[in-house]
Amino acid sequence: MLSERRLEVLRAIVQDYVGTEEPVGSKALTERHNLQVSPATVRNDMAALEEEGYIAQPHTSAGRVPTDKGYRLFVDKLADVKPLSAPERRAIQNFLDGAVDLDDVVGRTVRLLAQLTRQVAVVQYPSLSRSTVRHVELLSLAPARLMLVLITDTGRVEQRVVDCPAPFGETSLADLRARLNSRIVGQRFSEVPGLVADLPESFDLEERGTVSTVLSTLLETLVEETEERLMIGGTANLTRFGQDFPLTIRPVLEALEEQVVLLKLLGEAKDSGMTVRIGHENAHEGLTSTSVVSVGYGSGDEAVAKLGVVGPTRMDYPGTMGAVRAVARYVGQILAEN
Amino acid sequence: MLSERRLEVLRAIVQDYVGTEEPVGSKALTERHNLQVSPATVRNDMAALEEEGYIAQPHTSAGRVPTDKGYRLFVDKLADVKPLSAPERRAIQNFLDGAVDLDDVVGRTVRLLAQLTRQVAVVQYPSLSRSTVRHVELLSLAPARLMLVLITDTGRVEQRVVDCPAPFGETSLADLRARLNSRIVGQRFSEVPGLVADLPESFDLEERGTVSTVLSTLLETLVEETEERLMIGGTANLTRFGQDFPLTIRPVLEALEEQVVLLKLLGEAKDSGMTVRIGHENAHEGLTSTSVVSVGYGSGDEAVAKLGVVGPTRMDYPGTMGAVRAVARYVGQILAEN
DNA sequence: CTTGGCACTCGCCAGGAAGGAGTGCCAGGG
DNA sequence: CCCTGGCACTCCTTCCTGGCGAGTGCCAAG
Repeated sequence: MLSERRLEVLRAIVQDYVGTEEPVGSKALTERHNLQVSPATVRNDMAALEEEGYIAQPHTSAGRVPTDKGYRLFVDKLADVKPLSAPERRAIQNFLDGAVDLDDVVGRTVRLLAQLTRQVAVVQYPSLSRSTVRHVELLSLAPARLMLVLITDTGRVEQRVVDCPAPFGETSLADLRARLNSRIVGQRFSEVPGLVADLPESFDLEERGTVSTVLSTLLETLVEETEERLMIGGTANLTRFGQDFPLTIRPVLEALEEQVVLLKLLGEAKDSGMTVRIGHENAHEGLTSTSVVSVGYGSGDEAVAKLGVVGPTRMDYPGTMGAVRAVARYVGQILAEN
Repeated sequence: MLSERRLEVLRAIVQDYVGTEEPVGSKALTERHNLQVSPATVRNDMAALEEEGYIAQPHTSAGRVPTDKGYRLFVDKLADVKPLSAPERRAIQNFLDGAVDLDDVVGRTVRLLAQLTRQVAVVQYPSLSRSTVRHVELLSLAPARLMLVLITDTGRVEQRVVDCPAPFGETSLADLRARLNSRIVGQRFSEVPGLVADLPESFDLEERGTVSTVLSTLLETLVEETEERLMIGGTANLTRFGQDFPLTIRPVLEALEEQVVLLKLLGEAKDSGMTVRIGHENAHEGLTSTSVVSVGYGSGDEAVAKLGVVGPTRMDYPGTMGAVRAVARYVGQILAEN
């Protein structure tokens, strides 16, 4: 176990390195933080910390830099989430209050997060699989062609074109629409399959094919996880990464473009509470020099989606975590008001 | 007027510079292109081209680099759009054919363009203002709260929540829905205002308020240009820009995040035919060292939106233009089939 | 366990020299 | 009149070198 002071030294190293982006040496440490001990002592502590793998030297005779393991310890034990200032909180609320629809909420959230953290922000759209049905609409486009529109309680709208095996009359359509809605409105998606399974039976034989097709399209839409969308923003902040650019920034941009990667990333995070994944803890290899701070948000007590930021492992964890948490909270409120 | 050979020299310079990213000298030119003249002659031609402002020297005793004006001449007079190879065309078609809905079409198009051109791709969603109404749906969320859903012929769906001044019954709602649809389905957006202006009159006094509110929300949705959405992709390709990174890449990333900027950019392009804006021809100052190649696309003969790529002024214009044109053509086909 | 001292390691930063690509100009030839 | 080869010149780039300084590890003493 590390002594109290050694932890203090680690904390100081992380803080300084995050601030200066330069390896930090023993002398500078004692000057900037009043550790009440001499540089020589700090050197011994540093040697011990290095031995344990919390810090490393880029090369002999350079200062120390925290390792992923060091950041991990820092985040777990040494850092307090830094709450936002009152003006910041007000600004968040004001900005989010101006949103007119779901796209707008998500868009504003992304911009907000990116601005507050000065990092890349990622916001997942409220997930279909955890929300409930507000309405299902069926429209006739052509005699044997329907459009299915699904509206969720989070305000999300999904539409699909359905090609029917046989023409389907307007009255049957109204009938189906009414029955569908009376059964599934207000229900969670996971319940829907059980609630509509017997619907085809109550229709004439020649209409059953169409009804079944519509239902399977509906269920497909509900299940389809690949349809989970997200929005990212603040990629310009990547340019503050370091100066050895192309190599650092490129894989990150590539990873960010792969929505699948990001969704997986967010999916791996805990459902409740904040998750911080540091460096190599991220499975994707383009993101091994980044950290991801994410948290679930939702309109009620339950999370319906996640949001977070992606930044260099050398980031201001307390501040970032504070911003992420605050934004998630306010977005949840906004969604609930709807 | 420049002699034929000098134009040829300019073309060679552009081609070489695009390939090597390095200033090109007279000797290398005569070797790589069989110009049938000596380096000394080329030097004279280069001096003339420089005099006219088509090329420039980064510094004395370096090779020449094309200026914006040089690229402009190249694009206007010297370059042929390079058609894609048959396999490439097949690949495009196959890839786009797999799309399931509008979002998917646009998403695939972006990825395709980014991959083909190895640059940043921008695709505007089919514009509301030029398309026609396929259906308007009205749903009752609460006694005095409606949801308005607008579906366009391009498959785009917009929804708005409408707060009514007074409760609005289900029968009135059905009535309004039916009348609205019978009047405006199939009409272009620009026609809609004139077609619905007298609708409130045919309703009871206490319902007129609601009807008017619904109508104005509808018209708002139709007009609202800020709602024009677009998708971008291939930002990772920015890392191939040069090596003086942060300064070059940053403003571009920032500009790309501002959808307004991009929409304006695309809006400035000609409605028909391909538009190439080179370097300082782009109004936005973050994009003065980039070129934008854009073209309209649409389901019929008329363009409903635009797409294009953003890349360094030093780009392969013939190839890029070929890819952009081809992709636009195929996307148009896909939309038309719908 | 802490501290000051001390030798040592290396990365970083001028400063200078060598190399080379490219130019401009000029005089001669078709 | 235009093209060509030759030549001197410019100036960027690269490499090397030496000095500087930050930082370390180790040691002996308190």
